[in-house]
Amino acid sequence: MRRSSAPTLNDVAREAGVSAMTVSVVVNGTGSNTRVSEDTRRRIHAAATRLCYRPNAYARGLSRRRMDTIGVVAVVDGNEVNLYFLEILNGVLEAAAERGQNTIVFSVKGWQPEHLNVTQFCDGRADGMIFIAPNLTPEFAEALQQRHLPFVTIHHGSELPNTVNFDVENERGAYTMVRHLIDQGHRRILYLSGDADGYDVRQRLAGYRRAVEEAGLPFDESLVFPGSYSSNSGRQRMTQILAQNLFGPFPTAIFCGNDATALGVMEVLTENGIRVPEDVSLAGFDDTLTAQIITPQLTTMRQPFRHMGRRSVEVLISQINASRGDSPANDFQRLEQEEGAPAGSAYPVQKTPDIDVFEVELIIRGSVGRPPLHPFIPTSGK
Amino acid sequence: MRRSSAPTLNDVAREAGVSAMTVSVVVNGTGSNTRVSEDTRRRIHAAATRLCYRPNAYARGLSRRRMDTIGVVAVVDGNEVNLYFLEILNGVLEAAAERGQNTIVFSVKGWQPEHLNVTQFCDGRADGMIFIAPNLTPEFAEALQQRHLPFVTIHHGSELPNTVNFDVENERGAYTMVRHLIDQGHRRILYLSGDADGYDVRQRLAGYRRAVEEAGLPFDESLVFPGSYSSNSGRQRMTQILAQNLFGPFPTAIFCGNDATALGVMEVLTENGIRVPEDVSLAGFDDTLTAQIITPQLTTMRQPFRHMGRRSVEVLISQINASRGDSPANDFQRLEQEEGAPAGSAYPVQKTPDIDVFEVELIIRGSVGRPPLHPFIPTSGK
DNA sequence: TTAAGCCATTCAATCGGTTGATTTGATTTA
DNA sequence: TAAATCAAATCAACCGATTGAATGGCTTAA
Repeated sequence: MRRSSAPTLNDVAREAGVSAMTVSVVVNGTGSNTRVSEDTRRRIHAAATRLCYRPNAYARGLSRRRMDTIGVVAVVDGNEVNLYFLEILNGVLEAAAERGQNTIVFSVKGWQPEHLNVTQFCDGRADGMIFIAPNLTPEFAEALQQRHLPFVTIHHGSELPNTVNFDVENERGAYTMVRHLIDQGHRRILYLSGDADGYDVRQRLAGYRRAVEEAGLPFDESLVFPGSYSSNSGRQRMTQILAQNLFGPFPTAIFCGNDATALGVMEVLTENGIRVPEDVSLAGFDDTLTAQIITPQLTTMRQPFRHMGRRSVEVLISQINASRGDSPANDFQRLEQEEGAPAGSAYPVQKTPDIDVFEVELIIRGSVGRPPLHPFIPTSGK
Repeated sequence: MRRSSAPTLNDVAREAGVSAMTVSVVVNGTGSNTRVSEDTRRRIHAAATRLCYRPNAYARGLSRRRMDTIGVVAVVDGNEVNLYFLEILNGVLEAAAERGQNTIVFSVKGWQPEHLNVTQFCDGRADGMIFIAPNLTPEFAEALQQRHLPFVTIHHGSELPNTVNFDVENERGAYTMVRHLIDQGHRRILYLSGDADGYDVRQRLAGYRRAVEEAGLPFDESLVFPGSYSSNSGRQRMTQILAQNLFGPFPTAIFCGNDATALGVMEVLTENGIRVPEDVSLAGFDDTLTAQIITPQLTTMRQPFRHMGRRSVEVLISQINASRGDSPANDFQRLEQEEGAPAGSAYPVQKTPDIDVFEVELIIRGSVGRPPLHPFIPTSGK
C-alpha cells in the first residue's frame, strides 16, 4: 500500500526517471559543480516541484547527524508568565530562522534541579541548547558536556565551568540606577531584591551598596528586602512593609530588582493612595514591555533581551560548528531565505565569544521624581 | 571511529550482551507481557542506565512514522510582541507536555499569505500543526489537507472548509461590553476596531452595533475607527482623534477591540491629562496580563487563552490519532510523567470537537465608570 | 518417540535520506 | 588500438531506531 502522505525521495526519483541518490545530490547541491547534467537537474527539479516534494527533516538529520535545530528551554511554571522569556525567545527565533535553523521549545516544569533530567535534552532532537535563566548545577553542565551537547546559558545564576553565559552588567546596572535616584535627591532607598542566592541578585545588591556608600550614605540592611523576582512577590512584600511599618521614616524611593516586582509594588502603592512619583519614586530593572505601558511609565534599566537571544544563537551555532568540522546550509534552506545575509560566507567559528556581558541602559521615565518635601507617612496597619 | 556522542541502541545491546531488537522491545515495553525474561530485562535496564541511554527521537520517529510532536506557528513580526500568543503558547506547552508530546515552534515572518509556504510545515517535523491567529487562505488549508497534515487554528479570521477553529464569542463579547457601558449610563461610545476584513473584527463590530441599537441609540458610523489590533494603532488613532476633534461631543466611553489598543489609548489619554475613568471610560477585550497591571486596571472581556491552547492540543492530538488508527505512549514517556493523569486511559478519539467557541467573561475593573456630568471637551489641536 | 506449543531471542526489512566508492560509457591521449 | 581521463549516474552501506516473521531450545501432550 502506498503511503498516503508526503512524497519521498523515491517518488521524485521515479517521477524523474533517475535514482534516488541523484535526486539527493541535486536537492542538496552537493558537489554541485559538474556531477549532474543540466538536463537531469532540470527534470528532477521539475518533478520535485510537481510533487511538492520536501525532504523529511528527520531522515535527513539522521543520516547527516545534524538536525539544524536548536533547543530552547522554556519554564512552564505556575501561572506567572515570564515576560522577558518571550522577548528573549523572539530574538532566538529570529536569529535561528535567519540561519536556517529551527527552534524547538522544550518545556520544563519549574527550574528545580530535580526536574532537570539531563537526558531529556539528549535525544538528538536539537544540535545544541539554550538555557534561559536556569538553575543548573555544575554536575548538570558536566553531564551535558560529557554527552557532547553544546549549550549556552542566559542569565545563569552562577559560574559554570567551560560554559558560555550571557548576562548583563548587573552590578553596574544597579549602581547606575541607585546613583540616578541619589542624584535626584533621594537618601532613603528601599531595595526589593531577588532570591538571596542568585548570582545576579548578589551583583545587583552589590551595585546598590556601592552607589549608596559612594554617596557617603550608610548602607542600611533593613532597607533591603529579599524575595523572588515576581509581581506577586512585589505585591506581598510591599503590602507587608506598609502594614508593619518596618523601619523609621518612609523611604522616598523604591528600587526593585526587576520590573515584575515593580509592577506588583506599583499596584499596592496605588491601592493605598500613595502616588508615584509624587509620594515615592519607583524604579525597576529589565525594561520589559510592560514598563512603558503602566502609568506612570517605569524608570528602569534596559536589558537587550532580544539582542541577547540573537547573540546566544550565534554563539551556540558556532559552538555546534566547532564541535564538528563542517559547513552548513543546503539548497532548501538557501532557497527559503534569499533575503538577509549574502549567505556566501560561512559562519564564524570561534570557541569563546568575546562578548558575553551586555550593557544595560538607564531608561528614564515618569516613575522617578524628586523626593517629596515631607516624606509619606503610612497610616500604620497596627 | 566510534561516534563520540550519544549511546545508541546497539551500544546498549552490546553492553547487555543481547541484540538491539531485544533492547528496543524492552525500552518500548512492546508486548511487555512475556516476551522478554525478567533477567534479560533487568540486564538491559541496567546497561541503559549505565550508559545514560536515550533513544534517538528522530530515528524512532522515522520508523514509527510518528514524531509525537506538535508544531505551533509563531509570528515573528516587527517589534511588537503579541502577548496573547505567549499565553496561548503556555497552554499548548503545558497540555502537550502532559501528553508526552513535544512542541516545536515554527517562526514565520508576518502572516502574509506569501510568507506561508505550505511545504515548510510538511517536512515531517510535526505530526500536526496549530496555527494561531493566522491569515490562511482556503487554498493553504486545502494544501495541508492534501498532504494529510492535521491542523487546527485558533482565532482564525474566516471560515475554512473542514477545519476546526477555536475562537471566542466575539459578537456576544462585544455586545456584553457595550451593554455594560450603556448600563453605566454611557450614550456616546467610541469604538476602536481592528482590521476591517477580519472575521472577529466584523463579529465584534456586530456586537457593538446590536448593543447600541438594542438600547434604542442610533448606530453612528463616525464613532467606529478601524485600525490594527496593536497598541501603536491605538496610540495613533487616539492622537488623531484628539487632534482633529472628528465628531460632535466627545464620547464618554471608548471601547477598544483588544487590550493592546486600549493600552495605547490609555497612554495618549494620560499624556493629554484626560483622566480614566473620570473624564472618559475605557474598555478593552482580551484580558491579557497587562490589563490588570495598568492604572487604572482595565475593564475588559476575558478570553480563556491558556484554556484555548490546551484544548487545541487535545483536539489536534485526537485528530492526529484519528488519522491513523493507533495508540501512543511508550516506556520513556510514561516514566517521565508519572504525575498528572492516571495515564491508563487512551486519548479520546473524536473527529469533530463539540466545543470550539469559548465563552468570554466580563471582567469589571476600574477603567470604566459612570459618564461625567459634563463630557470632556478636548482643546482642539487645530 | 514425535509432533505440537511455548518462550525468549534474533533476523531482516523498513523508515527517508546521505555519501564515498564504483560502474558505465564516451572522449581524449599516448 | 590500448590506456588513461572524465562526466554522469548508480551501488550499497549507513544513520538509529521499529516490527512482523523466523529461529532454536525446551516442555508438554499424544
